[in-house]
Amino acid sequence: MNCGPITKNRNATEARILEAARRLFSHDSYDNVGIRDIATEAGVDSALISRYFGSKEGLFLEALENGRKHPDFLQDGREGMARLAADMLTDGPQDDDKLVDLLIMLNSASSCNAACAVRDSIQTRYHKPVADLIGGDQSDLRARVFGSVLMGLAISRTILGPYGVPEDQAEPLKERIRTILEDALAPFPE
Amino acid sequence: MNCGPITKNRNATEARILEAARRLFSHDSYDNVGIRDIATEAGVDSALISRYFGSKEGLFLEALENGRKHPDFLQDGREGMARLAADMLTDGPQDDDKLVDLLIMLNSASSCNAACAVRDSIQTRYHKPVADLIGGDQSDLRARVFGSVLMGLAISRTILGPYGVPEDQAEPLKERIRTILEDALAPFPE
DNA sequence: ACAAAATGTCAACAGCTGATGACTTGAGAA
DNA sequence: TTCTCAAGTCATCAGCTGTTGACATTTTGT
Repeated sequence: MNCGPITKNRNATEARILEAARRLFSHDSYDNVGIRDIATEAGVDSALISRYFGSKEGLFLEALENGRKHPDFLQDGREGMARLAADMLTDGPQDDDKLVDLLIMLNSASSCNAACAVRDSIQTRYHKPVADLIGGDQSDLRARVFGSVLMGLAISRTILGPYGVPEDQAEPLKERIRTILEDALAPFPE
Repeated sequence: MNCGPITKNRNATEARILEAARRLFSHDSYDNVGIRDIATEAGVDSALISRYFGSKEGLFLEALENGRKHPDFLQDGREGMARLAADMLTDGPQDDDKLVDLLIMLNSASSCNAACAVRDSIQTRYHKPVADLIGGDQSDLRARVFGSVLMGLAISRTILGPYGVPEDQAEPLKERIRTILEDALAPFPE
């Protein structure tokens, strides 16, 4: 049981709030997550949020930027991209750490209060790195198609739950997703 | 200027409200669209919404079910599917009628109040008809992958705006999307 | 040990939300 | 015309939201 901070430490408290915010924002939309919800989750007084982060929107922005600098599926370079992404989408728990950033963006993409920040974040944190990595003609467009497909599959998993595929038969599905993602990344034909 | 109904006619008024609701819900999330917004858009007193549809949620459900019975990209059967869907995603205005239903679902997918209805609607209105049409082994799974990809591309267009591709160079992009969608639909290899 | 500054708590605020009961207006039947 | 009931209006409700000022408590510096 978290019953308030053990010691008065602003940094630790802010970290707790940020962590709680990321957890809640990745499960529900900006509008549906209240300041009091976050405060309760963090075991903290709700007034601290406005105080430390200026406003709810300020907290959301920080929560958004506090994620990984680059998406996890980029860690193996161009080669492993599609494979890692496909694995992320099929394996692992539904609230996988690796998907948290993506889920935060997806949940609040339609909230006009948070939409601008989300737009920017998608561009700079997902599309841009992918475009840089693949390079070549129209890399921006190809990266966007890749990102869109990834998002669609991720949101489907969030809304509808995991694919009802027994674990030992997951390979064809993974292969399918890999193929689709590779298609999205491939250079345009001349 | 619409200043209230011309004549007292419940059916016409309900239709107006429904139309306004669909317009607003396709542009913003369930939580961000207020009863008063819808009433203003419809040129109607806000009390009528709760009266006629029971509640805001009731109206949302009716708005969701009031769309096309089958998605437009199914009208040419199995052959034209990927092509029609690709066209929808690249051509036309951003708030195309054909995408309204999909946008309503996407915008409110993360709103826990509306999520259940949205889930059902996606299943029965999108995945099911596609699965029936393609048939074969694991048609449900393949239809879901298809639908997820479609959603991702649609939501990307909504959030980030149209692809910045001059109209006379849109063909490679369309071809790319068509390929991806066909991949999603293809039978699994034995 | 004392003062000062930082940290956390509490209660209250104005603004908005969806909903509802009581009212007025209008259309259609007798 | 007159009566009746549906259709539409209005004011108001309770509940929730994010935010803030005043207070209490702990830590830190001297």
